[in-house]
Amino acid sequence: MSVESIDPFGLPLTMNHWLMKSELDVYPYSQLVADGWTHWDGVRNYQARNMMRDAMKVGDLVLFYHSNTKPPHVAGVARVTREGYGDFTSWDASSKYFDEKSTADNPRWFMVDIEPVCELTMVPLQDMKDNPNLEGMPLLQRGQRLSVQPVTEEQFAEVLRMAGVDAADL
DNA sequence: GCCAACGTTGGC
DNA sequence: GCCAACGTTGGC
Repeated sequence: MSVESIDPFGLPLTMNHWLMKSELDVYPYSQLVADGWTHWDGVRNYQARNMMRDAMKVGDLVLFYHSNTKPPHVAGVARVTREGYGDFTSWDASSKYFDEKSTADNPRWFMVDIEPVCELTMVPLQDMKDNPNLEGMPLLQRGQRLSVQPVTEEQFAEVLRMAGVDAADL
């Protein structure tokens, strides 16, 4: 989930890896590529919010997962380009994500910005379940529904390996 | 379409 | 603070 590395100035950096779910027919990876970047609005779950607000950092890498499709699968890699900030759809009365308790001054909900890094050959959910190297990955836990999840660096690299990509080449 | 697994809501 | 009812997620 978190690996220490050293930046060119000798300071310790923390690099995190994540998985974000998107329904294929709502916002596919190809749309992220077409848009160039997007804000990840509409998350209304406190655990997911806390990760976006507190833990996701610029440069963090994200597995982009397509849910509600057959088969469900990881479709690409994205990168965080802006850290947690108030989700403006939460104080937009015309938005379906409107929450009267959230304001620009005191947001209840947060989002991050992401950009595409590389599309992957589809990595199906079942293949990940069948891979013993991914044991313990949150996505594979029974009943796990969080739309934003942490992933260890090892799990991240393994999923890329399954798609024929070396994480070190990103 | 089914249903398990949760999270949220609201009465008490 | 408990817990039943309800809504949502998301694989199957």
